[in-house]
Amino acid sequence: MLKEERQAFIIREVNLHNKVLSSDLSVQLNVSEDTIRRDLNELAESGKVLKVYGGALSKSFQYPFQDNEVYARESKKTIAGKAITLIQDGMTLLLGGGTTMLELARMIPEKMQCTFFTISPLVALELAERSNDDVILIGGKLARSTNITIGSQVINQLSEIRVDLCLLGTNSLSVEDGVTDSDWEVVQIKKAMLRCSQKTAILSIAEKLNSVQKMKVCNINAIDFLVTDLEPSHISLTRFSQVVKVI
Amino acid sequence: MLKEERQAFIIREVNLHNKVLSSDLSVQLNVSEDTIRRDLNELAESGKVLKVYGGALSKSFQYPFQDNEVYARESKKTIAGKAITLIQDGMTLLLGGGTTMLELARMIPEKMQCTFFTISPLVALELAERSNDDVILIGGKLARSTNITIGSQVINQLSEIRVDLCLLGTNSLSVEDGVTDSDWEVVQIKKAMLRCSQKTAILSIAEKLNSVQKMKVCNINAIDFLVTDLEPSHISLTRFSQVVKVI
DNA sequence: ATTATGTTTGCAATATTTTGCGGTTTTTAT
DNA sequence: ATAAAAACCGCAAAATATTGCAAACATAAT
Repeated sequence: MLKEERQAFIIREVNLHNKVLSSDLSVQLNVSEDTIRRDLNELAESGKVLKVYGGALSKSFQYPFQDNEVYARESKKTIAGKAITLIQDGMTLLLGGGTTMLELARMIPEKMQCTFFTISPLVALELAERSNDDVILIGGKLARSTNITIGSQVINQLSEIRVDLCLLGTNSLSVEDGVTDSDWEVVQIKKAMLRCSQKTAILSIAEKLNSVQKMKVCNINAIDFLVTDLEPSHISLTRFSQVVKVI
Repeated sequence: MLKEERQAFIIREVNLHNKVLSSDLSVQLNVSEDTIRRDLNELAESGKVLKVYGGALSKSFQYPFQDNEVYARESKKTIAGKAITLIQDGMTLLLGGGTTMLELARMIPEKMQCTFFTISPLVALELAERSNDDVILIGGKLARSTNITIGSQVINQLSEIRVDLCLLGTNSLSVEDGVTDSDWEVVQIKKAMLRCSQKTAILSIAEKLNSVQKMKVCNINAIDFLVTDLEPSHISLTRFSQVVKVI
């Protein structure tokens, strides 16, 4: 049997069954596992399959990261980079949704050993792609506009967990009115997220500071960390610095 | 025998079997392997065949799918189109994961009024994009390989719902062994999905029919509909037709 | 018929590719 | 932590390719 035949068979098998074990292929094709591994390496090299420990996965199952432009992406990356310093090995985390959180998920180091809870399918997929730790997606009704799960199921599930740190994006933040939002459902979720977290960090681009929306999530002093794209010493953060640790 | 004759024979052979071995041709044509190799080189030079180590392949032999493409996407679209006819306004549905289900989600008409449950974040996002109905994502641990939620939380949540129809992709299906899969966790999820569904449809490209994997989900007669990319009257479906409604 | 010329073929020597194996390291699971 | 599974590395054997060369062959012109 020609090498190309064998590799074609492997590709078919992978795409048909989503995953293959080197040991199975070795038996089916009657060659050594080394040969299979070499094949898988070649196929992975040329992007035909995704090699994993013990075998390979179909690429079509992997989450396709689309790169549509994001507003103020660089600022958000800065924020994400800072927020990651709050994360340590062994922690249990709860992540919200939004583009900033997505950037953060993309920046999580492979080596990090954490348990991630999140209400955002996109964040969950991104995390799962990168780390091999537990990623638990909290299910519920999917909010069309924000792509996060909402509703009483989410509240229920949140009430049953306890995490070390909650990372939350926000729409508006001010010293006087704290964290505010415009969507009643989202407010309920955020309140529940705060309730189950030991510590909370708010991630927000500087533009959103000092804006206020109709519904209130919490006071500013319920927040432990504020992560923005500005230097902590920046003039526009001085008033926040008095009530919350600014990073 | 003339060189031209010989090469014509080789081309016929290649097109017939999609591959040839130099050693075989050498015997069949009663010339040395060197001559065969020279022939193959010439034919490859003029683009008639694809030369590889040990022989040659038909030019039409390429890997079973293009880069960055989903394997057998057209077949999957066909299946999705048929499966949609099973869906009616007002129904409550439970969808699995996989590329076929993703195609289906993309084809759901805007005006369809249904409630969708799903264990696949990608399917959920796609559904939420298209319909204004309720899309409920069942949360749990995210399985890295398949991008569906798994684990006891999922089972628990599934035990609390009751849907009209469950649409399930599958890895393997045969009359004798029913629906089988290679992943223990996935099998548990599928079983739970079947339990909470009035009716069940299996979506599978014809290639997967009559293949068997190590773990069993259910017997074939636990299935109500089988949706493939073939005509229901197709010869390879006759045995299935006797136990399940084939679409 | 013979010679000259160019092509084709087989052979031998030499490279290259592929494959399996033993030993070691890394990863995973317990 | 520890043991098992899998991956990696280098090596050697086998299979296949390549190259140069000479013999065989065909063809056409003398």
